[in-house]
Amino acid sequence: MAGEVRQLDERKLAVLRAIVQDYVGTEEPVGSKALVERHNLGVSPATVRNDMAALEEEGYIHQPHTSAGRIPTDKGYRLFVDKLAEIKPMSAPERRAIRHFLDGAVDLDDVVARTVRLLAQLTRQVAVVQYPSLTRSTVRHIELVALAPAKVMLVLITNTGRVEQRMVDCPGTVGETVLADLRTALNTGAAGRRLPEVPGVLEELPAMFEPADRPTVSTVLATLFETLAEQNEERIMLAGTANLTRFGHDFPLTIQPVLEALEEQVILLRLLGETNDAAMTVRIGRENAYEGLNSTSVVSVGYGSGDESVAKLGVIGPTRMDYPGTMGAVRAVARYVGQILAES
Amino acid sequence: MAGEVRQLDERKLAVLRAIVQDYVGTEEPVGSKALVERHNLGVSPATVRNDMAALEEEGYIHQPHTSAGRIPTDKGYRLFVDKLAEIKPMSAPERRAIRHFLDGAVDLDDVVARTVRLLAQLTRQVAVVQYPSLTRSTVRHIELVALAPAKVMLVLITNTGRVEQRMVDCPGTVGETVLADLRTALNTGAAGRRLPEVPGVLEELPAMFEPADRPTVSTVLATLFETLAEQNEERIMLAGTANLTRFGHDFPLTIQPVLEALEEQVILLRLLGETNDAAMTVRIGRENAYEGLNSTSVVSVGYGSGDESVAKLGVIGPTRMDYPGTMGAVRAVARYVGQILAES
DNA sequence: TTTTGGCACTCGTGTGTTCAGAGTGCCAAA
DNA sequence: TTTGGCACTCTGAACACACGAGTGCCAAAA
Repeated sequence: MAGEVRQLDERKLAVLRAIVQDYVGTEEPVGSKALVERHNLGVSPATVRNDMAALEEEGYIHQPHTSAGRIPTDKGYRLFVDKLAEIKPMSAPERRAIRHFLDGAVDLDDVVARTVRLLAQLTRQVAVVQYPSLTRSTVRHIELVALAPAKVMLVLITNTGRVEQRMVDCPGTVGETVLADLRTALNTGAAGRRLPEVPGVLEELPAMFEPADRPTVSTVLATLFETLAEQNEERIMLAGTANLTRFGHDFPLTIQPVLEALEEQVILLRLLGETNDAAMTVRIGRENAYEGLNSTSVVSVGYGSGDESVAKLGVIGPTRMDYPGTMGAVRAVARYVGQILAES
Repeated sequence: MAGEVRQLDERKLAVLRAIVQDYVGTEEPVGSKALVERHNLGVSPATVRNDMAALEEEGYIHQPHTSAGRIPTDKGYRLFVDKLAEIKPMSAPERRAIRHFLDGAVDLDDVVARTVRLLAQLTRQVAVVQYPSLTRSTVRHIELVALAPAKVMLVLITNTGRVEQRMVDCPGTVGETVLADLRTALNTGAAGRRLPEVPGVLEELPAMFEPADRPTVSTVLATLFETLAEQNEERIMLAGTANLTRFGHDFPLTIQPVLEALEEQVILLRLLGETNDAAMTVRIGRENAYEGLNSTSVVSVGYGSGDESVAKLGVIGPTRMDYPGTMGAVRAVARYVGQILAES
């Protein structure tokens, strides 16, 4: 079907573009007369009305009620984003401000915290930043510390400097020699490996210990594997929820499911998970799988040091948002965070 | 002045109590007639009206407009909380549910995460939990791990299960024996001590090593002390923001500053900081220093393993909240978290 | 075939009015 | 000190109504 846009000539597209722009600005249904006044379309309101009728026929816009102006539908925004708008580049001062703000960060936590705040401020919407993924990082060291006769603390250190610790309750008293052997074995086997590879490598480990010690070894291993797996279950940082108050008139109804979604890291992760690594992804309204976000749009993109993306970030706002500006901000921030990560 | 309550006899207090209870339930100004119907006060509406006039005179209640019912003022709630209400104990099933929910936690992060969610659910309000503070906890173990010839990772484990790690760049290559000696010395000296005491105890440590090793020892010590001192690492976890949507009619106006406050960890920390360690603290409306929270109340209390409090937790909700219930939930949760921490 | 002006029509919004009901304050009697 | 009665106040819901923005359609112009 080459016909997606078959009935829409250049001018109808211009009308749709104008409608989107006006509606995003005013938050009110836009009529034919206002449209020709604010944009110099060079035609009369009547002509615009005809075009609008066609656009409505095709499902790009709709009327809240007879005798009201038009509002873009999700499909209309989609066409706008895909064909009618260009990502708006940040101005030089803006770029400088971004750079300056992010440069002050002292560690990874700080980078993420600053990024998410910055993004929320720039877009005046809710910002979401995923911590850099650790699937690609490697094991630097595994440490075991006896805290009590049958209690061991497991510490996992990755090459990115991240440390994860877990308490392990062992089935019986753990001897110091066993612990030392196990520590050595773990490090010999796992050090330098990527996290997901480790379970495969250490699978046979219990068999190499005395039968009496095997339960302990297995327990520790199980906890280690769990910890490794949890690295995939990434963390997320959030900012700008107060911007939700600018959402609209039918306020509590819209905002509640959104707030609920924002509290569920799982939902946010799934949301970002749908992001196409390379390109910027825009999910508009009902395109979002989670129905609480059916009247919001999500603009997200991967970021990372070098050319491979290690995590994702994005913005959540009303479908009625300034797409070019938001996309510009998201892209710029992602780019700079990537640079910062590459430098450190 | 013994006269705070001088003009208020027993019945007037009962009327105030009834007003608070009804208003919290219905969210609507409560009138004299409804009051005698719902509570068996044994007097006529006219009498209640007289009492109400007195209560209003004293500033405990007020009328939104003539010919409307009464609403408690902050001062009214204060009196209610201080003199008229008892903390409502959790029911046995509730206690069991709390216990069960918290028992599933696997590590400190999980304990905090579960606690905050639980509290939000129980009170149907916004819950805030501060991570166990480093200042009051004690050292359980200090671990040193050689990562590279001149690079050591320092891991500090506290009795509350919190783990802090730092990279240490040493002035020269660090021998394994020195590291082992240092590890032993550190643990011997510091284990079981409160964090702020540790620097005093270990001050003389470098002198006990070979002159050649002293720079290394000093560097490690410096990093350790830094870590100990960094108590501004006070983190906070939040849940239940979606409950804000049940706030009231004049919605966006009230909710926005609250959302803003919730995003500022500094504000939240200050808020919890005002909590009286031992007893439960209730800040009502304008009693809150931060003016964005002027129409909310904060119920908070310290929690910890044993009898000393290591951190604080609480709930933020509208001044028109169920104080006895909320206080009961907060107290119960704090108690159980304390137990969990003591056990682990 | 497309554009345009004209025109009748629709419908939401804002304004003004009315009305019932809840609640009060005050007063005189119990 | 309490109570019943009464006049008064004020909100909020219901209703009517006019305004105006906006539409769809049609016939004429380009």
